[in-house]
Amino acid sequence: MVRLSKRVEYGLIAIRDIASRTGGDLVTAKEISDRYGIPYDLLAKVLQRLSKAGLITSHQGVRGGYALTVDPRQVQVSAIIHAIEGTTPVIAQCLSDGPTSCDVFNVCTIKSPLTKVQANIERAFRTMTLAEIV
Amino acid sequence: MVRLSKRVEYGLIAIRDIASRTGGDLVTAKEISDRYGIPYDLLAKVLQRLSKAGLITSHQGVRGGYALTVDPRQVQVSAIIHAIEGTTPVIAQCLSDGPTSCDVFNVCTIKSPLTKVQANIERAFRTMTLAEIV
DNA sequence: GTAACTCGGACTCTATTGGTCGTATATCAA
DNA sequence: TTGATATACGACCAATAGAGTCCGAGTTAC
Repeated sequence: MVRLSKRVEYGLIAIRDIASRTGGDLVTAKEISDRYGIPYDLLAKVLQRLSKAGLITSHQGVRGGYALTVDPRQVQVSAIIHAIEGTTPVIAQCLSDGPTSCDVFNVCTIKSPLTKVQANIERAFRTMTLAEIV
Repeated sequence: MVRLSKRVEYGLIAIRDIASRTGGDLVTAKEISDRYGIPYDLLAKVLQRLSKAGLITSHQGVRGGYALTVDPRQVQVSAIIHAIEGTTPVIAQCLSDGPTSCDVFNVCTIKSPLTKVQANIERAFRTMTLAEIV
């Protein structure tokens, strides 16, 4: 299967919602959780990652919440995915770098063609900005 | 994560190998299994699906094996994936049709932008033919 | 008839993901 | 100062899917 994780789906929905607020007021995780029917705890964790990556800022305490810190036109969707997953998604194991990249696939013959598709997907996520999904 | 299954990886390697045989001689699952270090049983099952989809033909018995039945230039990679997985891969649950398509996502806001990326990926797999990966 | 193949279902094991829980910490307002 | 309301974060459980195995059955060439 080739599917984004729920975390990414939730994250995209959430950051889109945050970005859509015009005034500088904060949005709480609970608000977003209620509005879209997303499990609170899971969403909170996703928001923390987005915050850690600097895409949004968090404010603790009463009347706290999250706010966008960046220009939606400057934020690539790929950056959002990377912030949540920690890695850039690759469609085949043999395309990922690292020690377990191609263990059995030393005779892998499909690496080069798949690289094209991979580049295609990456470009799609990279050229799409947050502003476009609001 | 966004990753093709091992089945698809194995299937692409296998059908590429079968297609690369010039003469009309058959290739056995064991041969391919040995050559690329792919688990025999798993590979056999993948080949069965490719056979069922009509992309290759199977010949049972002694001196049996598999052979390509189609013109490599006419076979889209997307057709190979579909033959193996039974479905066309979609990057998000809300993009799939069927009963469980968008259960919680009746207020899903990212469907339309993701559709573009989805189309992009599909096009990449559809425009790439078996002939190009040989 | 037997060896060498494909066929196909059932099964286990393991990793990943989705989701939950509990607790700590920060902030504001009464 | 106290309590309500937030985020922060690690540990944990459950469901699912994926990878891989096993085994019996059917087919064909010799």
